[in-house]
Amino acid sequence: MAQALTIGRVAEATQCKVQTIRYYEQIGLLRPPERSQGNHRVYRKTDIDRLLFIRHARDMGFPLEAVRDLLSLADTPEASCRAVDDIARTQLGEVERRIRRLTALKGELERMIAQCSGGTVSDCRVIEALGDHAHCEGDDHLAARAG
Amino acid sequence: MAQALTIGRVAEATQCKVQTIRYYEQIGLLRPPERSQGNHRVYRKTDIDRLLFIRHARDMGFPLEAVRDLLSLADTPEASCRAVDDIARTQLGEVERRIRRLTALKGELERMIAQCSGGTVSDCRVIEALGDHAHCEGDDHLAARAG
DNA sequence: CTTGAACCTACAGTTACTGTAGATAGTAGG
DNA sequence: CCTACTATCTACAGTAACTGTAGGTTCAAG
Repeated sequence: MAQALTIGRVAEATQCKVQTIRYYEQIGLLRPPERSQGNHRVYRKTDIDRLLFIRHARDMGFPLEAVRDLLSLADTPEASCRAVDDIARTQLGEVERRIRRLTALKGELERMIAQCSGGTVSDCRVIEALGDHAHCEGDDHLAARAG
Repeated sequence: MAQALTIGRVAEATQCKVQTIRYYEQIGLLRPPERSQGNHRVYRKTDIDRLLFIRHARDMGFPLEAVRDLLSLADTPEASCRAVDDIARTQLGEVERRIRRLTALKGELERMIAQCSGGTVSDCRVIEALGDHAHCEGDDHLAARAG
């Protein structure tokens, strides 16, 4: 890799959009890089490494605030690993919660589709199911509404 | 159920926030209800049924645009059920995609957590894994980045 | 009547990007 | 050098689906 890259080249190298890179700088996840005489951003390897860390954490589903915390911890090698562990466990719990929710939804959708008569809307089991409040109120999915 | 309800009572009855009800009216999913002399919204059973349909569809994960389409179809009983079926199948596909993505993430998080040494950040496998680009580039999860 | 709750509209915030407009900088080819 | 095109800049707004807040009006109970 070359010693210094413009933002577009960094975007290519990291598969992260130019606008997103600027966004991360704006919200403080990335430090402002050096600038050329023409005011173009000039990224060094450490900048790019940091961006890749961010992207990797985002890909793992960590919300930006958690990424911020992880970066802070990564910048503090003598800090306890416990905080990192906590963040990761919180995220794992969230992922498991989402999987459960989606799996239940999958089952419902499959049932609705299997019952679809292929005729007209007036006979439609999907529409009927969506409009069926007795069923709806008997389920716990309303009460368990997720974000 | 009483013949007519104010928005707050509808919100209670449907577990849908007042602001969200107003939002749905603003974006055209709900029709503007009658108004009292004091300009308060007055909801009838048909209004509430429509809101419950919307909530149910949202709970199933249908995006608002799809909910709009489903409502339109529900208002057209002689229309073909095929369109409804298509919407539901699209949503099912999306749910399956998300489950697959989350399940892969779960596995990764579990591996990272299992390797956490419980010492300091400098020995931390979570931080190391997030900063590990050789590993990162060898995986397909970067390429398969979801929204 | 008073007081507090419910309701109203208008506008902005949330999360994580993403796009657009108008202007400047950089580069390659003639 | 000139031209043309691409890349980059900042500022601001849009996206999806809500959600909150402010300031004002209406309603209901004591």
